Amino acid sequence: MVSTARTRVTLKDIAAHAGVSRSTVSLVMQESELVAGATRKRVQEAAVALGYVYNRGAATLRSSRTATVGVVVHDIANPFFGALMAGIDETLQAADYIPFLASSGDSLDRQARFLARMREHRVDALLLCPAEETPASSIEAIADWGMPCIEVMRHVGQSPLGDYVGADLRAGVINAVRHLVTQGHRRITLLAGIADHSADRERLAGYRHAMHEAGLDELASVDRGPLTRCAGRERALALLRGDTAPTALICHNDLVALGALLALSHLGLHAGRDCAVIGVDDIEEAALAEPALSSIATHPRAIGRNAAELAIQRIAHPEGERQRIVLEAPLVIRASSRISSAVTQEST
Amino acid sequence: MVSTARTRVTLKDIAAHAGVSRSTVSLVMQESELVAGATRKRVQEAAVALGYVYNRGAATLRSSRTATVGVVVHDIANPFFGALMAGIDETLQAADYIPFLASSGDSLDRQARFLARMREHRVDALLLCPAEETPASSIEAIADWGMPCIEVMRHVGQSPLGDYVGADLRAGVINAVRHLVTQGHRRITLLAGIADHSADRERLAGYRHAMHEAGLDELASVDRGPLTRCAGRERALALLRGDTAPTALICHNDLVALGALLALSHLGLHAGRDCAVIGVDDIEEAALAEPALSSIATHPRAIGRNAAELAIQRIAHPEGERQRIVLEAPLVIRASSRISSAVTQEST
DNA sequence: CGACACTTTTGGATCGATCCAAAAACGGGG
DNA sequence: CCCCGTTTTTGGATCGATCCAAAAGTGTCG
Repeated sequence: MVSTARTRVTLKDIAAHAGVSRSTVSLVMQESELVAGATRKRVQEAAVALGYVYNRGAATLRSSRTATVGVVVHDIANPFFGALMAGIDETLQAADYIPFLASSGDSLDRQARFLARMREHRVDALLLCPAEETPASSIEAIADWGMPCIEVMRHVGQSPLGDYVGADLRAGVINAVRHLVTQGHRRITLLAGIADHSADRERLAGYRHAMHEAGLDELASVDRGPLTRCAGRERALALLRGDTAPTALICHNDLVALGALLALSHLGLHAGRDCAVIGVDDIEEAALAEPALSSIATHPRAIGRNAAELAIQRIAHPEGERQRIVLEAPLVIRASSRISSAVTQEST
Repeated sequence: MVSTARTRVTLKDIAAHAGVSRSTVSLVMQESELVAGATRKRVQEAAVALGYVYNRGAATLRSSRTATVGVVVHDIANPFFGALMAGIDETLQAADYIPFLASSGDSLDRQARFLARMREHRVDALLLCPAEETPASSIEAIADWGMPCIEVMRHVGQSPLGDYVGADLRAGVINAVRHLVTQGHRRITLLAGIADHSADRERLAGYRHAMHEAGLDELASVDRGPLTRCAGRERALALLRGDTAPTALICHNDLVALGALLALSHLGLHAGRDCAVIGVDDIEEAALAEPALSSIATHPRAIGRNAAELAIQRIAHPEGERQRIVLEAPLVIRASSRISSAVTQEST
């Protein structure tokens, strides 16, 4: 309708229209308490009347706050990260921040390029699921740039350097092993990933701890391989056909576990009765699989929310004490790990 | 290591260090051809030596290009949009653009707020899967702002107003019906969504067209309801228990179709033999379901790539002719829609 | 050697907000 | 009516790049 490419409306125009100075208008835009009520109202009306659009770029130049946050995940196509991102987005929107998103594909190079861009764009904070093999020096570098960084789900080094939000996978796996042991299982195999990152180490630590606790050290066995659904199927097939076939599988994530379920039904075995299967993440699909899949629930959405909240807090208090938020990862027991799979009730 | 909060390095510092003017340094940063090779090299070295970080905000203020793009989807937790986003991200990264992301949750209000933010941030273009009931005026308003906007997957109004990238769902559904008809099916029900948006209308149009073509107008039946996996199960159960139970179901998306498969196995029926099921999207899970699910493949990643490419092109040529890219949505036939489900081969 | 075309470089103005120190307006008491 | 402490408002400087028209440098040729 309008679309006459007239020159853009600026604070100066509003000032003229409302009969005040640029500075006053600026204060109104910043919702400052300094401005008298009547003046504020007049300015706001002028802004609406002229169709003013706040120019965040110009504001940033002077004030160096951008109201943006950078988010890096490995693979946004993975439903887990989709849910994580949903939690982040939800929380940021409520606080009027906007996320930049990039998928690193676990490539250090792509991650580095994106981080450089984020620096140029001067994001107020960074939410980072570090790519595999990210060196600690990268995280330190980000801190040196003066950019708050929250590590999410994974952290580099043995323990997080700065702020961290993740799930208690160690405890989750311990619970899983205990649950299996009370069901009489002894040959319990962990289907892990290939890469060596913190989230992987935590699972392993929980597994070793619980197997030791149950006096099953000698029977502990860790299978390493890729983490897709197909790979899960193949890996499970190979294990189950071996001469010392396990009676229970704890899988790195639900995709692998769902693959394992396929392997079992392919072999004519009944998950839960013939071989127990437990996954990690408790994605939506888990509850609806046949049989329903037991899983260690990592609640990605909640993790996302917490991470975003922590970021907002860190922006406000850059020097505040570093936080390490570890959310519980409860075991959700379903038919795939119960000998008597009569009723499919879920535990909380 | 460094972290002494010394004043930031600017073009002026580089200019002094390299013995040239600010303007020359600026030209080098813009990779302009005007600068002599030797000078360029000297400037670049000075930039590295001083640890310069390009300030995109300052550049934007003057040049009004931000190297950012806004992306709105309904629900980033939905794997379909995860894959779409992956394609977008991939293409944008290659062209050195960075995406802002927001999930509208199909809420007009949240969508509007995000669009306002995008305007303040002066994104170079917008990729928009419009929320349900988005009025055409919103799209026109965006155009009036001088912001290129690509509608993705859905479009408002009867036909897209401007640039559009989507899948040919109409043809996909027509193929699905034809395939079912040649298998002898006559009672073919379409499980649609509740909302009335373009992607829904296209499916319906294809369905009606193909049913008419097969002389099955009277048997055409459309079931409307929610689009989750659980809802799919319930809806399929209700239909199959009815007195005129369909022998084939075409589902709005794969989640609904997978729910329908659950319903069949719950009733002791065999998908493919007793009742055919076809989904839409061909998500990863479809091929691995039991039995494998036939699906109309919408290739979200490819759509994302195309949309991002079109956005980049539109930024370069704002007044170029509007494009309507409709990608083929081929029917992938698997066991769930074959009477003789002996071999599970896939068609292309 | 000077005119001319072409390549490189340059300084000043500019984009549109925020910051800050100081000025103006206000209000109540003496 | 003036003084003084508060509350509001203000102008100029500033953030760090780009744009532009003009100046400086280079090379060629008659």
